Amino acid sequence: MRVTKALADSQRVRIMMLLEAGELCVCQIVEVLGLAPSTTSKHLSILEDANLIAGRKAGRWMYYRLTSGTAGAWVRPVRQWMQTALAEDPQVAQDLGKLRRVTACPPDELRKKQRKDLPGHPAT
Amino acid sequence: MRVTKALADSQRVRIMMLLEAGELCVCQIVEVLGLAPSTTSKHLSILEDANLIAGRKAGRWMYYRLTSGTAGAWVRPVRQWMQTALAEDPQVAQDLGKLRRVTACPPDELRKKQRKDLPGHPAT
DNA sequence: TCTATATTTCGCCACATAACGAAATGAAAA
DNA sequence: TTTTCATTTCGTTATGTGGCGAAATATAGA
Repeated sequence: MRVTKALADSQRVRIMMLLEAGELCVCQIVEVLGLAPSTTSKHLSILEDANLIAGRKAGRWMYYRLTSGTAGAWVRPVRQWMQTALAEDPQVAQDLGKLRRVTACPPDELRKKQRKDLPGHPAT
Repeated sequence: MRVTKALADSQRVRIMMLLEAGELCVCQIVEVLGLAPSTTSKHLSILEDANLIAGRKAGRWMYYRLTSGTAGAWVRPVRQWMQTALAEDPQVAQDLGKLRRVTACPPDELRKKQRKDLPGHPAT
């Protein structure tokens, strides 16, 4: 039930498909989804509670990946089924395209760009 | 997505597990779940829209079953995964027990009992 | 045809959940 | 130690969803 509930949201399905490409930092996922960091973090915690993904802290950055090994064994059929079901999904294809551009530079450079794009508080 | 959404509700999961035992009429499912007929019908339509189950009308009764053959082929891994995940679920076990008692008599007798149990409008 | 009845549709209410921004957290850098 | 900053937690709001009862639908029987 936790697993199906976790996968019953399109944003979380998008995250799962992104992570098929490999480990990603939160800021990279934020960039691709176009959601607020707080919202994205919540989604990640729900996927983690369902044991679909696992997090690893590295300095200031948090990296998430699909669960592997014995812990991820029973998730295998679910992933395989998602792959076939969403192979042609246009949203997924678009996300993967954006992901390539995002992963072209390391997380810290990505964050620089993100801060630049936002107006912030330039004239309080 | 429709499939995961359909399976993201515990009552619908219960229905799926019940139907593993074979085709069932709506009133039988109502009896086991203990939900209002209208609510149960809604759940069934959601499962049907997700192609997880299929309906067959027989006289006044509507029978539902798990999708089979080519239509149900891609649901196979999902069902198999549910079976292993919920093998020990106490709610599922209890439902199957109740189901045995419910299927002991045909639908029309079951409905008679159901009508008897409800107070109805005895003194309007 | 008219009645009884199994199921579905509709309208409503209560609760769950996704979204955001603001504030809190915690780890690196100064 | 103080500052910076990636991430998470919290509070709020808008929307989605499950539940019921009443009314509508459709079919069997009188």
